[in-house]
Amino acid sequence: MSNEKPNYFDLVYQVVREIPKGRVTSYGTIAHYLGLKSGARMVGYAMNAAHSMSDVPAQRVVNRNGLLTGKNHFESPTRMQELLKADGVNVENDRVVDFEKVFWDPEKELGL
DNA sequence: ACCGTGACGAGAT
DNA sequence: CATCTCGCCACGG
Repeated sequence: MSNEKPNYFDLVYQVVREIPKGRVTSYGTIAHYLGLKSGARMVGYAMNAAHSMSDVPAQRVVNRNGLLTGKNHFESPTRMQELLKADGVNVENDRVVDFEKVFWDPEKELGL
């Protein structure tokens, strides 16, 4: 009975889908929001599977440095930057410009 | 069933 | 300040 395994992948997708346009967040932030203090790797791994998801803007998820570490996993290494640019987020040298300004914290923005 | 790897992060040295 | 190591959960071989 109650063999409910926490499907972190699905949880990650739901949070990422809530990221407003023009904002970005980090893997660790999402992980921490889900209760995974150090499960940031899981979030990135989930993003890899997100390729089949059209409602999961993985380009809005970067590492804690604001670096587009996952750009290499997109259709094209420049795809992530282009998508962010289309969202109104400027990227320079594989890094989000004004990262702190466009940073989106679920615990804070969602009013927890 | 065991080991290694992975779109990360924080702490320790 | 830079570099290294461990932790986290899931999946592939």
